[in-house]
This record gives sequence, C-alpha cells and structure tokens, in this order.
Amino acid sequence: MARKSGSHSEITGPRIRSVAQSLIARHGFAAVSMRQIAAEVGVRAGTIYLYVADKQALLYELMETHLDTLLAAWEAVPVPEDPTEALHAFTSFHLRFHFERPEEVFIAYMELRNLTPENFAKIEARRRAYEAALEAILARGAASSAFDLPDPRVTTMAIIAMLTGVGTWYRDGGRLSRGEVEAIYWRLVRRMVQGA
Amino acid sequence: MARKSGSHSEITGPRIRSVAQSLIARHGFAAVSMRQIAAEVGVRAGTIYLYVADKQALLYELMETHLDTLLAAWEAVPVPEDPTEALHAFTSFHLRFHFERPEEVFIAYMELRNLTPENFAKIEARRRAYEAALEAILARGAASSAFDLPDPRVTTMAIIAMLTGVGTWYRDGGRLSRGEVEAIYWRLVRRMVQGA
DNA sequence: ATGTTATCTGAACGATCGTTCACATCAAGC
DNA sequence: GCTTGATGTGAACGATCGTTCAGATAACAT
Repeated sequence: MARKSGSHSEITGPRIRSVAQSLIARHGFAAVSMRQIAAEVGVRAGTIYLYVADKQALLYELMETHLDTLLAAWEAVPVPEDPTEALHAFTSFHLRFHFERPEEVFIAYMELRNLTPENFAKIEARRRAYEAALEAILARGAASSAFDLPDPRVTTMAIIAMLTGVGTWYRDGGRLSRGEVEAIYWRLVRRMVQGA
Repeated sequence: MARKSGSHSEITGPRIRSVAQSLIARHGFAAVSMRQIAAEVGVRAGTIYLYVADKQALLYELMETHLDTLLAAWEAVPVPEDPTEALHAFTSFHLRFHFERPEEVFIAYMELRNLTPENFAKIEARRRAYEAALEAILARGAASSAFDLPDPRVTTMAIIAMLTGVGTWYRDGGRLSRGEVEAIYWRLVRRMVQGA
C-alpha cells in the first residue's frame, strides 16, 4: 500500500487540476477540501502536495492558466482594420471562448476574493489587459466616427458584463444554439455602439 | 459572565445579520465562521443561535430579505405606459437599487450555490419574478413596435447582466457620479432595443 | 425587594480542515 | 536482478469548524 500500479505523474498532475476545477466550480473554493479532490482523483490527500505547493497555489494556477489561455487565444485572432468588424471579432471570440469553458470562467469571476493579495494583483492585471483589448477597439471606432460611444470605459465594462453573463443562463441543448445566441448578442452589441 | 449590560435582542439580532452580511460579502459564506461573526458583533458564537436556526438559515434569510426588498421596491415604482419610459424607469430603478446595496447584490449572485436545494429554489423563483418584470416591459414594447428586439428573453438577461455588472467596477468618489453612470447605461440600454 | 424572564457565556461535542513526513511500493535503467 | 528514483500511503499534527446546553447574570414586572 504505497505507490499504485500504473501511477504516473503525467496523469495524476493534470487530473488533480481537472478535478479541482470541476469541484471548485460546483461548490466554491472554500467549500472544497483537499480530501474531496483527492478522493475524486482516486488518491490520498497527501499526494496532492507532490503536485501543488498548497491549496492557494492550486486556485491561483487554475485562474492563471485560464487567463493566460484567454489572452493567448485573443492574440491569435486576426483583428480586422474596420472597427465594426473588429468588434464583431471580439464578440464572437469572447462568446465562443466562454461557451467552451464555463467552469474556468465561473471560477475566474467568483473566486477572486479567495486569492492572496499578491495573487489577486497578478490575476487582476491579466483581466485588465483583456478589457484593454476591447477598449482599444472601441476607442479606435470612436476616433474614426464608426462608433458613437457615451463613454469608452463604461461601454467596455458593459459589453463584457453582458457577454460574460451568458454563462448564467445558456445551456447546450436549450432553446437556442450557440450560433443563434452569438447572432443575438452581436446585434445587441452593434447597436450599443453604432454611430448616428 | 453571562448576560451583558445593555444587551437587547432588538439590537443584537439585526447586528448579527448586518455583520454577517459584511463579512460574507467580503470573504464568502464558506470562508466566514460563526465565531468571526460573533466576534465582530461583540458576542460569543453560541449567542447567534438565539437569533438564527443555523448558518444556512442565516445565508438564506439575507438573500430572501434582499430579494423581497427588491421586488417590493419595484412594485412601488409607477411604471409609465410608454414602453421606452417604462424601460427607463426600470433601468434607473435597478441601478439605484444596486448602487445602494453592493453587499446584498454581491451575496445574492455569489452565494447561490451555498444554498440548500430547497432554499435555492425559493431564491431562484424570486429572481425569475424580477427578470419577468423587465421581460414584460420588453415584450410590451416589441408588441407595440416601440422596440425592435432580436429575442426578448436573451435581451432581458443581457440588460440585467449589463446593469448588475456595474457593481464590479463602480465606486463612489470615482471618475463618474451615480447620475452620470445612470445616463450612460440608459443610453446603452435604449439603443439595444430601439426600433428602426 | 423579590421573582421571573430574556440574554449571554463558557465549555464541550465530534467532525473536518490543510499540511507534513517516515515509510512502502512500483517503474525504469543498468 | 539489483539499484535508484518516482509515486503514493497512512497516520498524525494542531487548528478550526458548526452546534448544543447547563448555568450565570442583567433587565423588568410586581
């Protein structure tokens, strides 16, 4: 009763993070114990500490990975010159990325207060960088009179809150497909910023 | 060492709920202990059980009170006949109500998963009732061609998410006053629904 | 002044928490 | 086949958790 047959760090490590993500998304970080995570992985609590420094690091790494993936994915999107098309690209990207990762998104928004101040600052910086991407598009459109914005900063926060909110009600297999939801939201976004 | 001088149930009871609200909003329900709440009230943990059945009831009562207050406050708002004016009334009401109660709003959105299934159902019913108020305004406007909506239900969720999101960034004493934020959001909302 | 009731304490209950570590076992290289 | 390093166990640490309750004290009615 020590090392299990077939055990491998390349399997256990990722599984710990995957299981932790599901459990934290479902019950919240503070409500999930290391023993619960270990049990679902099929391992004892002590084993987790071979892969993660402590519980705080586990949460931070999940959020850091999510935001770095988000930023990298956006970097990979070709942004059209035309502000309206650029905004469309952002809207589609954001919705599709969030459709694919409901757990990560949930954690990234709900567990900020369970980060240490240092970790919180690092996550916040990444979130601001993402918001800045949208704000840049809006500012460019406003400068070229393609958009008519009441306030670029507030409009940025409004659009992101509106789009991210899709996670609170959208479920696969529901009344609307992802594509239909995308079309509806794009129409709403476009109207919010459209010039006179 | 028993009853404290000046102790009174009309003081201690509300104070427990008030302190619990602040602590839960700041650190999350699961991360706040009954002893922490008691300490901030200036009392021992056992005292809380003279006023609340258990920790779950404490959370539920906070959320129930918040949503009942929200629904009652909206009931008291005179809703204009004109759909656009009605939507304006809803937007202003929602923003002002949420400006005044950042803690309650935060808890109502973040702690849903810490409710028992029965309590969750009761809170959800109230939230749906509130959403229905907005959806009714939108449907009325769509029927009279005052609004041109891609989808009443999705537009409802989009507007509420957008408006409620103000809590994530707005701080009193910041760049914009509450009135300015209200004006900006109203312009965004109006554009989202405006007819051709 | 006395008795009654409302209010709170202090200690205790078993359970669970995050974390550590000596030890056991399996997989892999020689 | 032996050795060595990677992997996981099992037990234990002190701390803290939600909750209960007999007893103590203050406020109030008489």
